[in-house]
Amino acid sequence: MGALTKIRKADTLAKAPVVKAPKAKAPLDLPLGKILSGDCIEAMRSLPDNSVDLVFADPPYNLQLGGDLNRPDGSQVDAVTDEWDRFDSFATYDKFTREWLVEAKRVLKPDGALWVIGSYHNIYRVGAILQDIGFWILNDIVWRKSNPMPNFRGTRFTNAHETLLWASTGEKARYHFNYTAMKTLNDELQMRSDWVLPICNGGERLKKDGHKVHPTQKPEALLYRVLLATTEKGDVVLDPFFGTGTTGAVAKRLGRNWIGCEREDGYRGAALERIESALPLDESALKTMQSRKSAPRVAFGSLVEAGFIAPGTQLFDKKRRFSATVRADGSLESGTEKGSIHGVGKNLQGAPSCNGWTYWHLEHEGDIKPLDALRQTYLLAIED
Amino acid sequence: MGALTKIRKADTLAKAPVVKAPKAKAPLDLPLGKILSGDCIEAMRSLPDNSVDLVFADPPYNLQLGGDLNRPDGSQVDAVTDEWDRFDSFATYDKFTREWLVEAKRVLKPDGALWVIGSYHNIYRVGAILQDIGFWILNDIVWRKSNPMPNFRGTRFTNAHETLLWASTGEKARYHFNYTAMKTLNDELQMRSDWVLPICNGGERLKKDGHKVHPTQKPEALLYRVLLATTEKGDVVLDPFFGTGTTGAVAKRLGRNWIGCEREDGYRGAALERIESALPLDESALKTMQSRKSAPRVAFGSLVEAGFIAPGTQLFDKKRRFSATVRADGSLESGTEKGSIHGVGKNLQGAPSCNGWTYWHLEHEGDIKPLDALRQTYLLAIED
DNA sequence: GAGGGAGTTGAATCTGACT
DNA sequence: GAGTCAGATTCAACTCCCT
Repeated sequence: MGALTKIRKADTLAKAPVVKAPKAKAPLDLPLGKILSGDCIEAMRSLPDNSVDLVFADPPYNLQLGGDLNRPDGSQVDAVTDEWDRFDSFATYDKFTREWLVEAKRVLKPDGALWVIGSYHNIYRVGAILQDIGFWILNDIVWRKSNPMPNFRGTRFTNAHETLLWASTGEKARYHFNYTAMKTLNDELQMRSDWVLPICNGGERLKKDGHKVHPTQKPEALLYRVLLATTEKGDVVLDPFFGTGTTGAVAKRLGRNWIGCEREDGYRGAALERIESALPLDESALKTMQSRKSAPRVAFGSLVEAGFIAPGTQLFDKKRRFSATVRADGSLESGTEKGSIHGVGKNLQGAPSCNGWTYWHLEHEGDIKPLDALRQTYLLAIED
Repeated sequence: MGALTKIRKADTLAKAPVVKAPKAKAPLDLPLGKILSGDCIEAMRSLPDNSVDLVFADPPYNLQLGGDLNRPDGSQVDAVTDEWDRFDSFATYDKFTREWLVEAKRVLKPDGALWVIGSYHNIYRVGAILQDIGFWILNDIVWRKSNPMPNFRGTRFTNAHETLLWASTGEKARYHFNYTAMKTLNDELQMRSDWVLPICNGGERLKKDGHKVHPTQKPEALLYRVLLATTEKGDVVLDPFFGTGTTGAVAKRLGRNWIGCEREDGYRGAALERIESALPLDESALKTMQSRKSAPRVAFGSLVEAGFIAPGTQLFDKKRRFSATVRADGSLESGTEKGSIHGVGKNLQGAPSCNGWTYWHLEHEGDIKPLDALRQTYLLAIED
């Protein structure tokens, strides 16, 4: 019920009288609701100056992948190897980036704004270049994926997020931010710069003959939040890398106008079909918009890291049959047993399982208390 | 029982002789445990090439704060507001960034690594420049603050995170990642690229006369994770923007060597005092879960040779789809397939690769167990 | 129909020791 | 330095099939 309330309220806000002076109407010759074909830089050159309210761009990431990657079970990862993601060098990628960003700045109204999404492969180049051009970064937003692909080789941290940049057309430029709508969407707390959203799969993912139509389709929830936060009803949104049209579909649902650019015929066709069937906002599957808020999972290691419990501390069970020493990485050591608080408790007892949080205790000023008490203290400390 | 096996093994491995060649000792003339005064670029120039294992840098963030920035000639950058000068300011910041990054790359050992922390004001410039210099980004890490400062004016999203870049010295360069320690620290799940940690306050925050000593003191938990993940005991960690010495304090606790650079006398004094009172962890608490990768290799043939498995023994996969016979030289035979435990498993399945230790099983007193269990027994037997 | 188990999949810069 | 090959490595969410 919370979700429904939230969305209704956001809807109301979108319709509320706008405080600022009414905007100039979009020129009649803008190709609203059209996907321009060909190279996006050329296509954007066909648009007049100062004509769009928002640019949302999901450019190629320049992944620079090496050989094949197999999962531990032997299956192969379906990598992004499309021709459109291949660039000779950083210099080539930078030139391309600068050109489309310059066009984006030209077509944007002075009070318009830019969004770009990327990963560590490209976002630092994009960010530096847009600053060079004169865009003014308002926030960087982290999309924390609730279900990212793991790091199958155990060589790095799981790459569990992507980054969005939100920028105005200049340091002194005005821009639009629907503060109240965002606060409402976030249970009456200010919307933060980190957004937890699932990746796009399930029924939302476009498929043809069992295969995904586009390798990098973005979730509608992401665009929903972007458009709700930084556009008004009737605004014109331009997406230079339209792909399968997530931007267009969400724009239609939210009553925004859209223009797309897309080179690939296949993507254009899929996008038009998809947007055709998108329903303007009311009852359409809004529940997918909300990220589930669940109790934050706490790793025992976090408590060690945060200094709530020192490496070297002795733990024991309630009856003091066993004891164990905390190590630097949050593992326990007890005789020859080493491992997590749960695993060591389990093995020492010869039990099928063990909840280390309630099994292990520590002595504190003469008192004996379970680890779980410490976890509660930690949760209170990190609470927002 | 699986867990037990694994833990026993890790224990064994931790005690086993290290396979790789021991690292070169740090040159005797390195100023370990010292804070170099003056400009960090000059200070770094006094250090020899290829001498440190890790650089952790928390450079000045704010481009507008001229006071924090000096031109290479020592003159101070004025605070600037208009557009033309802003470009000048970016250029100056870029030059400064490039200079300290070039020095960092020079002093790093080839298998060393760099960490930089920043916000959207500077991190895109830092990221692009370090890529230009040849550093290879391994991950970007988002420090998700559990208690950020709200956006008081309601004009943007709450700026609730900072970004860290982790980079090796080049695309092909080797680097160190304590995968297993990170996984242990995160309750047996891979550590992700988004880290939820509180900001530095409470007793940890250095104060003098009721005022914070340093405006941007980083939490020790952040450095704890960085150092545990990417350094070994005894490694040399250089922090060119030492501030109040969080890096030094955590390095000392974790048994790493440190070198700092810091211009401000006040910070240097506070840092030295703080590090003096930091307590190193004792030997046993410092130990962490060892990755299997550093295990001494065992040839399957050794097990046959030592009588742990008899030639003629039948092996089969878990689903009993395939079986194979052990031959006297430690090879397997299955129909026309002959070869190593890995090769035969691979070819029978038509898989790209196969770990024979976990793929092949044998029957033992009614139980079915993988070859890997036998390997553990063997490892225990040959110990000492 | 509900629930369980097996199988599949997602923007991935994904090995290293030895010959 | 290139080639060879042992062998280490995955999480959440969805789909499909079977009780």
